[in-house]
Amino acid sequence: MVKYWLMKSELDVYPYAQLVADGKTHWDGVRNYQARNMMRDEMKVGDFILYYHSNCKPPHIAGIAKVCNEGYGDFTSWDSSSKYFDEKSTPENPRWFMVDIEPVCELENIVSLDAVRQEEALADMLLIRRGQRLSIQPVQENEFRHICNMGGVDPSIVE
DNA sequence: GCCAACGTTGGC
DNA sequence: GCCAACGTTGGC
Repeated sequence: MVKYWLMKSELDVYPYAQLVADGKTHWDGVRNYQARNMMRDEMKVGDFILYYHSNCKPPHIAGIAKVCNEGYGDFTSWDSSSKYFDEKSTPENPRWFMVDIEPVCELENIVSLDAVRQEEALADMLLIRRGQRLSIQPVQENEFRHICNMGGVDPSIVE
C-alpha cells in the first residue's frame, strides 16, 4: 500500500532542482523523534512525497519525489566532524535514521502555502495546522492528488 | 528581525 | 517526574 508524505527543505539549503541534478539523495540531519520514526518504520520504497520549500517567499510545494531506499542509520550522526554528530548514535545502534529519495517530476505550477490554505479539500493538512513544525508529515491520498492537480502534474506519473 | 509554538535538557 | 530554561522551526 503506497503512502504519501510531505518533506520540508529550506530553499537555500537543498532545493528540488538540486535533487533533480543529483538524481537521488539521502535525507540526513533529521533530529526529531517523530520524523525519525516515520523514516525508520513507515516510509517504504515507492511512497510518494510532496517536496516543500520552506524559508522562502512564498513557501510552496515545488515537486514530487518518491522513496527509493527505506530507513537506515543516518551516518552523519556518528561522524564527529558533522554538525549532526550525536555521540549516542553508532553504526551498530543508530539513534537517527534516513531514507533515500529521488525526483519524480517538478510541478508545472508551484502550489503556495497560501493556495493550500484556500482549498477546502486541503483543510485538514498538517502543513497548515497552527504550530506544526514537523519536517516530515503524512499526507492523505486525496490531498496528494488534489495538490498534483493544482500543480499541473500529469496524473499518470503518480499511478 | 520577531516571535509563537514546540521539543529537549537538566536540576531538583 | 516536574518544570524552567533554552534552542529550533519557520511564517510573517
